[in-house]
Amino acid sequence: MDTELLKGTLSLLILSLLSRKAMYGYQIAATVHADTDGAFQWREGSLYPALHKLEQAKLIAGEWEDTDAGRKRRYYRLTAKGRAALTEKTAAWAELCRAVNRVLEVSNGPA
Amino acid sequence: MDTELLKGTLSLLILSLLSRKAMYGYQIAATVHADTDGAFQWREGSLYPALHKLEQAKLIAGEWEDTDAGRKRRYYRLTAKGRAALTEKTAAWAELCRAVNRVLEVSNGPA
DNA sequence: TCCGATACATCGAATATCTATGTATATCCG
DNA sequence: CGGATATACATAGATATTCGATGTATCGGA
Repeated sequence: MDTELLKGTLSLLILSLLSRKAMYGYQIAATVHADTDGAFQWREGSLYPALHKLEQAKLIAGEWEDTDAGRKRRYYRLTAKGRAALTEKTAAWAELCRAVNRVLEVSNGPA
Repeated sequence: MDTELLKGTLSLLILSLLSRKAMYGYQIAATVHADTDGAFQWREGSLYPALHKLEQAKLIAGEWEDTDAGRKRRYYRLTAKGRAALTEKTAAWAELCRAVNRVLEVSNGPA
């Protein structure tokens, strides 16, 4: 799939996933992969920097947690600011879809 | 509007617009701006390099034409290869929309 | 006559994502 | 018991796209 189109959807989807419940990085990647039947295959090199950036912007908040197995996980939850950003980004996404689809439809001949 | 989301849609929309008829750069920008009620506002600095890149990839073919006013325009038309790319990119776009919307819907609670 | 619209172009900057690589532990299988 | 795989995080460098600024030139209207 044309990876260029994916740009910008990463932060939107992370925020959306975290609106369900607090999750850690690896879990986020697995969830989006499952939810979209593999349409999204985020690499760690994309995901973790994105999480750090969202945390720096205070849209999400992370907290270390020890599992019983001694492995550390960093759980992220959505902040109030993040929830607002999610609303905004969702609206922008909807508008983008409408705009693009309008152009494609006009090109294909008005229904 | 969050400009990050726009990435990758530029070439898709250019190809789509040119599938209607041959157009020149300025006209492409004006058309997409009108068709989307201003949702897309491409700068010349984005559009012209994109056109050059598509031409280099032989997805579109350009030809200089003189207007009666002495101004030169470069008309671009879709090549066969470009038409194939358009089909491909349109499918990728549809899949992206489906995938993103699926995640958003699951987050908002299954209808 | 001057300004804005038309019409093209290029360069550098900003930004996001990918690839590759690294660390460490737990678990499964032979 | 040893090795491969999955879990779980992280960073650094490369790549690519788009934006902003700037430049050239012509034409029409105020």
